[in-house]
Amino acid sequence: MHKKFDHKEIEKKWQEKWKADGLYDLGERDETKEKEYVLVEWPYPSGNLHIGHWYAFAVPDIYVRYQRMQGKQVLYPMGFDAFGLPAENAAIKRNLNPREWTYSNMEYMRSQLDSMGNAFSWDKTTSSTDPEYYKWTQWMFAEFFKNGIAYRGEGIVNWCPGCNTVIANEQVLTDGTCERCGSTIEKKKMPQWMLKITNFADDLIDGLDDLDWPEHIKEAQRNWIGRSKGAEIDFELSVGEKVTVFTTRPDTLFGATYMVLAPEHELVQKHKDSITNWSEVEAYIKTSSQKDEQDRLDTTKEKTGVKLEGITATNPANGEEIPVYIADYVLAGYGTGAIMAVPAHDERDFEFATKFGIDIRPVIMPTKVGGCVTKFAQENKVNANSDTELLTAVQDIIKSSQAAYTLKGRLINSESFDDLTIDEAKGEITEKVGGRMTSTYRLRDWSIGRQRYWGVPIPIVYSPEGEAHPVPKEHLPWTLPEDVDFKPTGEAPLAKSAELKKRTEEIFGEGWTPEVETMDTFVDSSWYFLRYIDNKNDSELSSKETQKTWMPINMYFGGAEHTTMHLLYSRFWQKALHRLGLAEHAEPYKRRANHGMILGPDGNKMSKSKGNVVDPDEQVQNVGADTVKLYLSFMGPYEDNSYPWDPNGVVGLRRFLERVYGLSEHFVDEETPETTSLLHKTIKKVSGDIKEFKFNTAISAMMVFVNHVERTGLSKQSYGTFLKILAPFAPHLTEEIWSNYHDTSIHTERFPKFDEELVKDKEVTIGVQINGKMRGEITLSPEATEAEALNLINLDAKLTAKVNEGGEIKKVIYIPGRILNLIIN
RNA sequence: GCCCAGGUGGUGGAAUCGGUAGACACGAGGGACUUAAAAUCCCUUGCCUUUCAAACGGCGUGCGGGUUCAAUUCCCGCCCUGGGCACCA
Repeated sequence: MHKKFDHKEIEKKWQEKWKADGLYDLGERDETKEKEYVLVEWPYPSGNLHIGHWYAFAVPDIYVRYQRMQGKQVLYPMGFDAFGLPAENAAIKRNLNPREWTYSNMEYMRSQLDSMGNAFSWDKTTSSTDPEYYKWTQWMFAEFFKNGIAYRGEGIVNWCPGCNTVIANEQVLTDGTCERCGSTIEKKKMPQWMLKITNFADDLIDGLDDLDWPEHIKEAQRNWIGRSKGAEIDFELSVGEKVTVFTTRPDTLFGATYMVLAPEHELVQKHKDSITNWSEVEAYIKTSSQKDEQDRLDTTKEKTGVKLEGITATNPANGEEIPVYIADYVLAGYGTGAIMAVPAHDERDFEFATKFGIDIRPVIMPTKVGGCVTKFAQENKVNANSDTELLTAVQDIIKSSQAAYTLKGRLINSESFDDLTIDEAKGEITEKVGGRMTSTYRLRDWSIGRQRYWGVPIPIVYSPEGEAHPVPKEHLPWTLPEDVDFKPTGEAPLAKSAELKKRTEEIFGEGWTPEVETMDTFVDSSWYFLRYIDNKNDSELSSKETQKTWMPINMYFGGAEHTTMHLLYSRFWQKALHRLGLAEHAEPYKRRANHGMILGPDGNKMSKSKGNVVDPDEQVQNVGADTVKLYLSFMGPYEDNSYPWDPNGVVGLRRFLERVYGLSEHFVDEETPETTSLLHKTIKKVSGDIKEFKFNTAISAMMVFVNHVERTGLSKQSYGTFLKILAPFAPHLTEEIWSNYHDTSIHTERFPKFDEELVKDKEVTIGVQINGKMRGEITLSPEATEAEALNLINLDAKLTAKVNEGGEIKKVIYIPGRILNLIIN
């Protein structure tokens, strides 16, 4: 029987009570309890809570409440990542100050967050825009600067020649033009503040080994860092200059028949007087600057390039003179921005050499039939009757330069190195030509300077001689000036602040000037978890003692879109702090789960233009916070997948809660043993599923229990136990029912334990197969013997008939408690 | 293009140390209650053939192969969808 309840009244009542009692505030450390730090990615205060926020914060709250009910002291903090571009855009549009817009958004969102009824530790909140927060962001930057982790370098940016300014990727349209003025965007090298994340590349790879993260996230990070081992080798140019190339295949050096520089390589501009076809070269450089990297690396697109007439290089292995090209498949930012090209053994070089008619010289040859030869033969559609024939056919293809051979073999055409394996040759050839074995990474240093207003000012001032100095600690926070017109003009907004200029001169002296760039907001979110734990500390960013207590984070929930950027940046930040002795731990997050997103009812990403946006406030008004939370948890497993919102689906969960509410009408003095057993099975299933974030099957198990007891009845005591396992999922309603029988909060109760004996099945029904096809079923003890099982077949007329039809039983496969398969004939 | 993930009824999903595919929920159909509707309760519901109905049988987890007594699950080759690709956060 359903029993209606007034969710508005119930939810309001308990939210107020919990707040008044400070039920979820963390308070002082309680040493008698184990600590648990559960973190969710802090939101950007866009002004309105999205259903995605509910998914991100209300569903992990189940896990949080479960941990509390295990008797742990749980920290579940919430704050705001409040700097960023949208505030500036909104401010320009509405003619407001970004600060007003941001702070009113935060206030409104706080009230919306309260409506979730989550167990947030609000006494530990912080915001990236709080001067007491960014004071420490600046202080760490200054420390990084002093220790060489932050430096002034060259970064590649989107330059809009129309607006005369740097623009964000987001503002570049798909056709490569500026969303504001329509000009074609160019890639441009500019001086930038950078962080030396590449110095930590090996640590970032190695650190993954000890983390309890899903393997696919680790794999994505490893690939993002992209370590390749190889060698740097110097080539002499005819203009009297050395070029260093990076190669993973120094063993193929004798086959290098040309070299390629990235169009942006500094030596191209430097020696333009020696290049006789300069106008052609210059035009090519311009075209490349308008392509994005994905285009340049697209292996399906035809390779382009231009020969540098008038310049040649010398192959250091054999002294041969080889041509030099520029081509945009070589990137300035990767390796050394220059490659030696070995068309016989590299797909891209092969394609390029074929197009430009450059020599292709094989230097690696397979000598016996194995995986490599077979694979190459398959790819090149070689058929042969014997191994010898196959090998000869493959060798002929390589000798006649019909395809690039990128696999294993032994060296040929390489003078004294002939006959070495490629692994032996790598070191020996590198040594002979004076090269160095090294690693290079796909990962690039992190460019953090932004020509924007609404961010953390980079705490650097320049002496009259132009030397950069960090702003000393006593002048932090180095506040964001207010007297700034932040409308885009092409100049960094802070450059227009008279106050900032005056402040700098007053403190440092005449002629001193301030840095006018602000920081990338990824910086703000790289350390917020350290501030939460010690959010009122005014002498340190986060004390070592507090870190010892609360770090590392036990569980970090967040979006899949953060896998390679935020998650890697913050790991880097932690490692940098650790190296400087400011962080206790080398890794911030012990365990991680990625969640997907909630799509519109039409299966598309929610967006205003598609009109498929689900408003959580409206849903909460209609069915209540508990129902919305339950529905979001019921849609599917929490990790990885995205789900469309089904407006009908939500009512099923509301019905479930009403049935739970009405269960008191089914009380019996003595419940059946089956009911008790089912309750214990449910406890087991729910606790196991919560730990693995399978909230959907946990809820389904509770539904099965409710369906059962509506028929059989249950004891008052079992009802209480059931309410406790439901409490993390539906905190308001369970508290309401609980309060009818108790004076204390259900949320201070311990999560029920199950009795192993009561969970065991005495009988199971298993399938019976004949020749692997399902033909019936038998019910027996999970410990029954094969003879007992076969006896049951004899007692079953239908199955016996089927068996006799086939003749003699040849083989019996019996897995107790699982399957019986009879093989006949 | 590259990296990561996913593809199961009308829908969301369940079942993976290989062992009865479709738990649970939505929707749909039928019935009860009602003057009526809503709400609630009961029954049916993967598809196909046959049938008054069922039984029996066949097919079925994106596509094509393979391994196995047995494959949604393992292996190989494809197709499609989603996320990320460094200045959105």
